[in-house]
Amino acid sequence: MAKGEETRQFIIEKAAPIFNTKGIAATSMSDIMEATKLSKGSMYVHFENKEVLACAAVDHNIKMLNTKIQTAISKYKTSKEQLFAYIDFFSNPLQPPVFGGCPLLNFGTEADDTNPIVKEKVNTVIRSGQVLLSGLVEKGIANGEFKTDLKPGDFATVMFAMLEGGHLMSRMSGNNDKMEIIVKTLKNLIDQNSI
Amino acid sequence: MAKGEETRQFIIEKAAPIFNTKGIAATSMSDIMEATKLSKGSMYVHFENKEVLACAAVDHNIKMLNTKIQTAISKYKTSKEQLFAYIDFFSNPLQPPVFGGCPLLNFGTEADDTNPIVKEKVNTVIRSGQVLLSGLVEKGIANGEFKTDLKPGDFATVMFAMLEGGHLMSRMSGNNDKMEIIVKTLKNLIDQNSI
DNA sequence: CAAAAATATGACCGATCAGTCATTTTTATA
DNA sequence: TATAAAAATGACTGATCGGTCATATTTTTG
Repeated sequence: MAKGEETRQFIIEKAAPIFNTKGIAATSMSDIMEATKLSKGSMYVHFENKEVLACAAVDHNIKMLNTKIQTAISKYKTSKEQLFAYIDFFSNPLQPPVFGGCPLLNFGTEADDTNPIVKEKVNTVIRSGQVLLSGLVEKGIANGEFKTDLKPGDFATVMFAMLEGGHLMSRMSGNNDKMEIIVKTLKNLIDQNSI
Repeated sequence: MAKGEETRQFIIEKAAPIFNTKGIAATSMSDIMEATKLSKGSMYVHFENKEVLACAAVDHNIKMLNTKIQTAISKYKTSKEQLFAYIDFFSNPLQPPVFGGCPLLNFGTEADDTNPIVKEKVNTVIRSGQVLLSGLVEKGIANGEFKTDLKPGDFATVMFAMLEGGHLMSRMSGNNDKMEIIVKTLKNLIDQNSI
């Protein structure tokens, strides 16, 4: 990797958790300068402006999340095990897989009325999450793991919504009680639809 | 109402939707000045600083939400009808009851790592929402409307999480498909637990 | 209705913001 | 290793930020 690209990646990695915790609007270039110990001019060698850097940071947070999910899921083979792994992956919002909490929730709510580009990024990732989950259910039905009346698309939506909602609830309360209820309920639901 | 208090309320009402859409950090006092057509000095007659105004705006958004929920629910008497009314109330995130979308989601995610006061406000409202919902389920069980094995606390948590998660999903996609699945699923769940 | 108190105004302040650029330093190349 | 290209620096700019305050206006009160 060329020196320039190395620095660029370095900046993104330092910036990503800051944007994810403070939000895009509340994060200043000075914050990133302090975190990277780089000068302002250097930042603008690698990023045209703050918006470009913020987008790169959003992408990085999302990529981190996706990579870790894939790793967690790929350890298992049956659909049920993989769904359980997915649930477990999100089961502790107070020690989230990505620093600062779920980037979909964080960037999604901030971008909603203000940043269509980031909003579309979040939307795309949600959709791909839906594809992943409904795919797992479909596979499980084809496998004979799940009952045929389990609707893949509906289940994927409900599961995703429950995990995001539970994430918010547990982050706000500062304890994991609500998320544990969500996890238990989701696993029960899967068990009840297993053969 | 004294003139001062009248102006204070006027400012809050104008500021609330702006804070709920742009976020606290991204909203400037100039934004509020423009919306109210008041001078900067006048703002600071009624609010010590931006933080105080932001908190008042958060409170106002939340109060609006609670009042409207109460109105929606109070039209019905049975627990099932009231739960359905609650669900319907949140069923269209694209035309949300409070301008800018759910203030719990908006302010909660922004405040999470940055503003403990607002975070605690959000947490309190979530808790009161849980009390309301689990109370409705308890009443329904006592009434004989619902089966006795429906757990009020668990159901309240799951229902709340699903609605918040569905809210996010529909806001991001720009259409109501996901929320409709959530609504359908929740109502089915209630029907299945009805006697 | 006159005096006092409350409210409204907008110019002004220092701090900080995103972004620029001439210059220096480092890296890549031939 | 000499030269060119890329990268890093930090002082600087203009705009905007939150917040102040002397002054003017409006409202309340006696």
